[in-house]
Parts: sequence; C-alpha cells; structure tokens
Amino acid sequence: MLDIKRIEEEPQKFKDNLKNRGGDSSEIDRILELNKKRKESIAEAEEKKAELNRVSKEIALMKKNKEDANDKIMAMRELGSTVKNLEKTAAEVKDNFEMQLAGIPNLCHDSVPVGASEDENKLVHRVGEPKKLSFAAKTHDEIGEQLGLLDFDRAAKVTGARFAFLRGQVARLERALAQFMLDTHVEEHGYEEFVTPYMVNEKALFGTGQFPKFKEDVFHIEPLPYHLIPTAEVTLTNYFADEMLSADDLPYMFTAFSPCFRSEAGSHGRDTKGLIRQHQFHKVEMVHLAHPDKSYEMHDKMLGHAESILKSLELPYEVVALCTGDIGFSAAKCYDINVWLPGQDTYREISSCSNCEDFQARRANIRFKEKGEKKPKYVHTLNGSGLAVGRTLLAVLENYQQEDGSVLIPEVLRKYMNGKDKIVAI
RNA sequence: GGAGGGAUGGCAGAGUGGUUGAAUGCACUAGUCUUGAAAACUAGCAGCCCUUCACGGGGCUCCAGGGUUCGAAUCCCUGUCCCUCCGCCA
Repeated sequence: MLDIKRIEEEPQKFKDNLKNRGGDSSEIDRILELNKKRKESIAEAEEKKAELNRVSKEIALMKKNKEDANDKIMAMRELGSTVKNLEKTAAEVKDNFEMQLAGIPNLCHDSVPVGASEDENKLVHRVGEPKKLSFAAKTHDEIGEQLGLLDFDRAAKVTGARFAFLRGQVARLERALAQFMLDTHVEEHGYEEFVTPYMVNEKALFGTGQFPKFKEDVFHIEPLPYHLIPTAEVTLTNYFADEMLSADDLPYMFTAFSPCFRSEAGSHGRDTKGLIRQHQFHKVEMVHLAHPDKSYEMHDKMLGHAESILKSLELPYEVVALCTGDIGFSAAKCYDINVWLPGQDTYREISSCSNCEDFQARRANIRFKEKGEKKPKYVHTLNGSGLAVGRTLLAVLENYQQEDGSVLIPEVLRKYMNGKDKIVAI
C-alpha cells in the first residue's frame, strides 16, 4: 500500500512510476479525487458527531443534577440518525478509496532501470561459464524420463497437466537440494528456520500484495476461506502482521522450505514441457524484516545468500536488475537470478530477490518502535528465493548430464545422497 | 461433534451504561540523586484519521461486524480466534 500523503505531495512522481510500470497514470488523479471526497465526507460526519458527543455530555450532567433534559434527548435522537447516515457514506467512500489505492503498485527505487519489458532488464553480472558439452545437450525432462525417474504422464493421469512424479534418486536429489539450501542459510547465513502453514486467509494475501489484484493466480480451497500459498513469502512476511516490534530485534531473517501452488492462469501454452512451470513446486524462501535505513544493505546480502547456493552447486548464472516494466507489484527493487540451462540453451529464472520497502508492511501493519522516538515506523520487508528447488533440480540434471544418460551429483550434495556421485537409470 | 470460559494500551492486568482512552504494575523516555551504574524518587508515555504554518481543536479504536440507547469497553445478536472438559481421531 502506498502512502497517500506522499502521493499528495508528489503526484507527478507516482504518475511517472505507474506509467513506467506499464500502468495508466491517470489512476493517480482518480485516487487523489477519491481522497478529496474521503476527507470531505469525514469532515462532514465528524462535525455532527462532535455535536452529538458534546450534547450527550451535557445530558449526563443535567441528569446528575436532576434537571429535565427531554428537549435535548429528543434533538439528539434526530441528530443521531443523521450522523449514522453520514458515517455510512463516509465508510463507503473510504472503502472505495482504499480499494483503488490497494491496486496501485509500489514506487520503484531510483536505481531501477526504466524499461517496458524483460528485454530491458539490466545485467548485473555473470558467474561461471556455460558448460560446453561434447555431445548434444538433452533437456531435463528427456534426461529424467530416460532415467525412468521423472514421470509427467502418470502425474497427468493422477492429477492433470503441470504436475510431476519424481522417483528414486531424483526424488532424493530434490530432498538433498532442499536440505542443502536450508542448512546453508541456517548454519552459514544466520537465518531462523520455519515450517509454516501452507494455507492462508485473504488478509495474509492482501498483506503481501497478491490480493485483491492477483486473486486468480492462487488456488482457493472450497469451501474454506483459505488459499494455498503461492510462496512462503506470504506466511513468513505476515508472521508479525499487526504487531509492534522493537528496533533492537531488527533485522529478522527467516527461511522456510515449503511447497508452492500457482494456478498459472494466463500462461497456457508456456513452458508446457518439463519442470519449469508446474502448479506445485518446492521452494526455500528467505524473508527479512529490516530497519528502513538498512534494507538495501540487507537486499544485497540476501542476493548474496541466494547466489552462494548456485556457486556451491557450480551452476553458471547471471544476475539481472529488473526494469520498471518487469518488476513485481509489491517490489521497489528486484534482482532476478537466472541459471544456465544447456538443454534449453538459455538462462532461466531460479530466484527473485525483492525489497518491498514499506509497501507490504503498510498492508500487513508491521511496525516497530525506535529507541527514544514516539512514533512507530513501518519495517521494510524483503523476500527472495533461496532457491526454487524444482528449478534447481532441473538445472542440476541439465548441467551435470553425461553422454551415457547418467547425471553426476554435485560435490556438495553427495553427503545428502548417501555418498553417491552419480544417478543412473533404474 | 457436545459443554463451559475468555479476547482491554509495547506487555501483564482492573474496569458491567454517563467527564473512562481506560486504574495499577512492568517496560520505555527525561530529570533528581550518584564518580558512574543500580536502586529510590519525580515527570512523561497508545495508535490511526481529519483540521491547523504552528499552538491547538475534533473524530475513531477496549477481537470483528451489526443492534439497543441522548450516551456502550460495559447490554443484545452474529462471526472469528484462544483456553478448559468430554467424545472422536493422525
């Protein structure tokens, strides 16, 4: 949620931002108009309400002194219903205003490159050389199916499109990856590990910005008012919703391994083969709640934590700074990490690290008090994948494939694979 | 699933129709005292919104939403969550 006071102060800045993000800048004018109406309706209702309160106190005094207050009571009876109507109108105007405001994306940080689409994202750096294979690279789904350890057809039979069975050593590799990521974040990067709910209510999804605008992207659990999490960002970020934190406790660094569920509405026909775009996948998520003055420092750290996993796995990757046209709704700044996939002959997203500044904290009402200061402030929230496990698995399959169809196991994972160094066909 | 109890400020916890936005304690901030700290003492201290250059003024909020009343933390209805007991169950 944007701060309406900042929009009032610098409307042009927010219009430019919205335009750069591919939105309609006139929405800002509409918001300001609604805000004006909101203030007017509040002033009108409160003026009458003040009179009602004042006279009610007079009545209390008169009663105490055993005076007759009937005239005033009758007058207030009438004023009461006027107030009720004015308050109802004011509430409607306010709801409308807040709904519109909740649909406006975050203000981008000044360093975010202006651009219309992902083609204008800015390359930050590349690490590792894409491997030159001495044979024609296969895609991970070919490798997995030839090994007999990745099965999309039977998943389609049991569930439907965009699901998969992992078997045997590939299933274990998935578990090994998750374990390795969690261990690294907890032992080396200082995160606190969580197991979180996999279903959340609407309030939580509003808090992180998925609702109301991106409702169709998440799965709804009929008949409960719950939704499957699209990412543990939702549960971890909302953990302290409606709470007052202490500045001394910042930053919080949370991590959780969780399944993620996405409807992938609107992506029909894209990445239909393989593990790249599934309705269900596993992810190790990182979330920071940071002091506003420190959040960009923390953002760089978080990016480093995600990168360290790829470095350990010796997977080539690139980091790009997303441009205004590609950045997510809640983010003020975002880095994507794209991993090299020989089978696809390209880099594909494996992590996204965002600083949402106070955008989510306003929505979820997560504040903190600074020593010696009276006013509470909103924390800054950051989230990043560390990493998407399914996509890491496919990156390992494609980068470590051998000519004979087997797959080498990265050094750091072998202790999680009972010492094995290779996956072979069953 | 059945029966009962509860939800109040950063925290704990009073308060059952009228100057109660809320006693008290803790925490926090400032001061006195002290070489310094602690203790003690004194004072301050909820949030959000509207208005004002400012001082200030006003409104809302005691889980949420309705209702009764001139007036609700307090009474009534609905919902949510938590706790205890019984049943069932991984």
